[in-house]
Amino acid sequence: MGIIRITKSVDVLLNEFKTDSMALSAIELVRRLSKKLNKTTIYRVLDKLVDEGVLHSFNGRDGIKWYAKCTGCSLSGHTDAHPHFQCLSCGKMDCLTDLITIPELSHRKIVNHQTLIQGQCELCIHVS
Amino acid sequence: MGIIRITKSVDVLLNEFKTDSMALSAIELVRRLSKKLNKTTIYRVLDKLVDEGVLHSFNGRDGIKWYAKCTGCSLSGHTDAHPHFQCLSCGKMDCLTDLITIPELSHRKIVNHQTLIQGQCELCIHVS
DNA sequence: TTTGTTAGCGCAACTAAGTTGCAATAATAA
DNA sequence: TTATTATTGCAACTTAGTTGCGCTAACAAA
Repeated sequence: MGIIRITKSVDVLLNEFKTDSMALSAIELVRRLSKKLNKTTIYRVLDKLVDEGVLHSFNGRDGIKWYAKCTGCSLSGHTDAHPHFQCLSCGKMDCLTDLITIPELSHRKIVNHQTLIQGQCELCIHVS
Repeated sequence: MGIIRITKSVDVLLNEFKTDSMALSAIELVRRLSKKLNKTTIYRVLDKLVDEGVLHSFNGRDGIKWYAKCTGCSLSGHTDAHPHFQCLSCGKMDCLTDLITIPELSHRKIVNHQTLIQGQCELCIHVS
């Protein structure tokens, strides 16, 4: 489908991703924007932004949906070859620039892969 | 906690993992065993088997919980360093023996990581 | 600028995975 | 055999995400 009309909703959502490059969960966005946008709208616009190649999405532990700005993605497909890192103390989720090397699998065709690393972020290491 | 009593439920559930080494989702187990065991019991026993180091669990896309027999796990902790492979055609989920190499992250402490690879399994490649 | 078309929105109701509280049951110890 | 209490089943709940539908507001065309 893609984005046909530039609406307030698209604008509000994109604005949340403007500040920095860390990932945001759908839940967090619903919470933050509950005064401005309906839950349904948020999910729908996020999906569209993924289709458009503006955001990429991935699943955290427990299957919660996360979204982050794309850097190397396009309409034709997302290059989600980079792992994501979540801090177990503060909950922050980051895209890592390092690439994960997936072993060649004999007799299997790889279509996509995703890696989630959990631990302590720089800030939270120093606090503890 | 761990397993204190050897009950019918534990027996029934372990039996499902006896046949082969592929992973099973909680949902699939609830479906298969609905006549024999209550949904709540299934989730509770699975949790315990994970605590015991008998099974390890991980999340599929959409956050669905999957369980598989442990080979190198212990009570003290699961070595979930192996990736899981899910066939997009037949839905089968396998533990891979290959290990994933996670890059050293400066200023971050890694506690755990999980990798899910999706694609076509050997059988489904030949069918298509 | 006005008007018609229809993509996009909000609302309410739903779905599905997993959890919780509690009373009844059954493994195990005494 | 009996008492203790871990475990089970049930029903009700929670939470993330989805669906259907009528209304609203972008945008195109006049």
